[in-house]
Amino acid sequence: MLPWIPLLWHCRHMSAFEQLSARCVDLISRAELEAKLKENRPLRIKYGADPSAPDLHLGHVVGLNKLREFQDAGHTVVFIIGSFTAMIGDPSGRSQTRKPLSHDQVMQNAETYKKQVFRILDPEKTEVRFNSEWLAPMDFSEVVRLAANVTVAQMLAREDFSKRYSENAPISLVEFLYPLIQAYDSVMVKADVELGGTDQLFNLLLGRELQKEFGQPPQVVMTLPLLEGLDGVQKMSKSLGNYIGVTDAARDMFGKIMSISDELMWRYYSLVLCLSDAEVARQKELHPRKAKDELAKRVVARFHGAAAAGEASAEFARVFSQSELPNDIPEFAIAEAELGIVALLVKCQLAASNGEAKRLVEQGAVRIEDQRISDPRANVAVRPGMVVRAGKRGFARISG
RNA sequence: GGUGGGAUAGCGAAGUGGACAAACGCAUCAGACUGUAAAUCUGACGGCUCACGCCUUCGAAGGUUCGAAUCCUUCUCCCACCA
Repeated sequence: MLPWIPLLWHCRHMSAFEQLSARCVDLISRAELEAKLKENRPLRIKYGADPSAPDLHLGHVVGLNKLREFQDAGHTVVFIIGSFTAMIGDPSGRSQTRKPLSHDQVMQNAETYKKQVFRILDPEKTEVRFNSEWLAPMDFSEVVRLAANVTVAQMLAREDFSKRYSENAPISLVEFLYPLIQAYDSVMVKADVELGGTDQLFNLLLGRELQKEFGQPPQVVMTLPLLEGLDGVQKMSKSLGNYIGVTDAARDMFGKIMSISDELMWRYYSLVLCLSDAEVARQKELHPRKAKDELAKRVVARFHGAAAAGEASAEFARVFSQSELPNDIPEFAIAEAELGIVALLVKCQLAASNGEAKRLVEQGAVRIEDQRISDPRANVAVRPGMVVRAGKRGFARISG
């Protein structure tokens, strides 16, 4: 594991409050947070994680960064793993990927999760809790009593619900229960602050309501922007496949960052690297290519170290700017001495079918030893060490 | 329990007897250009075949028809509304 690189570059002349509230979208309420900070005790900062998709991506990093800032200011992060909810599954129509997980799977995912989370959080100041700890033993009457705290009208206040309701789209009863469960978690861990994405605002607020019902001081709610994924439009998520995972190989991570739009890179500077607006403005003065290279290097450095970041940058420049060969190319043994180009592409796994291979050839994407092949009927003499390229990213070498 | 609606390629969504391997959009891939795997423009986008062409696909199974994504029957799943 790599040592944490503290986010010191922007906190020198700020008050604790200013620093901790930076970049957030909603803060409910400002006065409450200020008051809590003045109490001069470690606050309990709650953050909920869904263990059904254990791979952390840069979208999660936005929240984790903020949590780390709280830790650096002396506060405790209560990291809740939604083990109970994950074992039930999510019935909301769209995400069919969320199937109920077994206990073993959840525990396994949780371990993976923790390992990744501690690349950013300080383990010393983190309390990891599983919500099945208090949810599993509840009997049905307790559940009913819990549900009695909330009305349907309150639930329909959530935009997502009211929208679907008015459109006659399905809303599962269980979906009403999830915010309630999350809110109850806040009660159980006595959260002072809960952090989440802007899409969590309703759920986080419900935590306040429920805490009041249970005679606790309501948690401060803080929401952070949702980071857009590779497509630049939708929020980064695993199921949309537009994510950059924190465990992605340095080269992939670098490449993915280079592929985001110029527009989006400032968001990444701000949300992933926590640069202040002034610092982002300074980056904007650079040539966009340079600015993006620097962004990619800094992000990769954070997860793989500076050396790997430098290498990734150099490799990217070599392969895509100079269009030279990458360092390691997958090798394939070919028995035939001569082979049709289409068959060769398929054998080297550069094309999934003959049709695709033919298309690539016809579109001028295929080169052998820098010789473009544009006739799909061409035969190729197979020599060991020969490099076959398909497009900008497809490489294969014939093994000797 | 009743009524109505729906299931189409990776996703969204047209198509209501033939010209449907199936419009369009998104995603993807390629090319040009570049500053880069940005942006923009162009093209491709089920499988097999050099090709004429052939084969598989519109929830499932049967049927009608020269011909079915389209019509009929049964079934499975989903949704809404009224109780």
